[in-house]
Amino acid sequence: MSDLDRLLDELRQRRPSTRITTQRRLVLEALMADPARHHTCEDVAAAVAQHGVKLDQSTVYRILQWLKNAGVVSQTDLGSGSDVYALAGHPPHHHLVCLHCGAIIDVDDAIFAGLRRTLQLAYRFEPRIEHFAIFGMCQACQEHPRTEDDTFEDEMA
Amino acid sequence: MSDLDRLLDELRQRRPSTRITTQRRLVLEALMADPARHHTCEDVAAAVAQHGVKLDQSTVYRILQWLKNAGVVSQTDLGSGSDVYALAGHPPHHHLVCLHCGAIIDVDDAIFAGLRRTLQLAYRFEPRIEHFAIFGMCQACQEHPRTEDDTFEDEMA
DNA sequence: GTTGGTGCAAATTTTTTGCACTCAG
DNA sequence: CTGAGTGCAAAAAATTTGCACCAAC
Repeated sequence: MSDLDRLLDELRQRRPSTRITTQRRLVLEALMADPARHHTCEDVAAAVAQHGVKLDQSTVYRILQWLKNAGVVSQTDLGSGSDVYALAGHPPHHHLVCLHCGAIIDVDDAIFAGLRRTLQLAYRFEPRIEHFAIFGMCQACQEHPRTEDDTFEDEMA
Repeated sequence: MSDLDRLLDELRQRRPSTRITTQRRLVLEALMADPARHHTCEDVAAAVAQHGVKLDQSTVYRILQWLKNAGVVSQTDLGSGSDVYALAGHPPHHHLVCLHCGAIIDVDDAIFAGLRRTLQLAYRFEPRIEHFAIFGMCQACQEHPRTEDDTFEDEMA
């Protein structure tokens, strides 16, 4: 039994009324085909289309939402306009996004260990830090300063 | 000289071509009238309107963007649909947002001290953690579990 | 055969943009 | 005066929704 089928099985068991449709299987397949990538809704639709099946965008959104609620994928705003979805990895990974040049730097989940513990102990809050984006300024841009209001986002316009 | 004028003066000095318009003054006034609140763009427009002046939404957006780039206000997505803006406090404050009940819990900036240091030392990245939202599950919702996909956002629909 | 899921098209919502005009410096 | 900033209206972009139909169980 494949990873895909195992996962689908588990999702069924959690909620017996859940139906495993071709569409859901295809979306999961597309995500698992490139587990490390950030997929936009459009990406997923395109990947599935390459298999000869066209899914409606709304269907993709609905499936991604379902997977997110089930904890299978994470949804993150990296400042690119559309949210990105990624298979919830173990351990999770996160990103630093430079507000000036737009660089995206990968960071290890370990940096959140302390924060997670603090929130659990001091606030009894169970954070869902599965795929975070922290905005700021990267080393290169700190060394080549530009004006404060000359930001990455401004340039994209 | 008022706080408002002092701030406007500083903004002028940083970039001499900056013009201090009535609109900019009014927006800042509205923000400073309630420094602890989260203001949506709409809120700001409404507050200004109470002073008898009607600003276009696009103007408000442009001014808030300007203030954000200048580091005067922070922009945060608390999951409510529209972004909220707040005067950048010293020290900043942050929020825990419960994915189930929507509760918003205030947290002290101290919880980010370790993370900030790690990013600066290990990644030479200067994070802009001025007004963060961390999503997860609050204590009450942990104790009264509901199904996984029965989330706050679903209910808002 | 139920009813959960999908496709389609239209709506919604928030934010952005082009352009002529105005006013701060 | 001169260009930064504004108002207006229209566009843009991403996501959501209503509803008729389809297919998983």
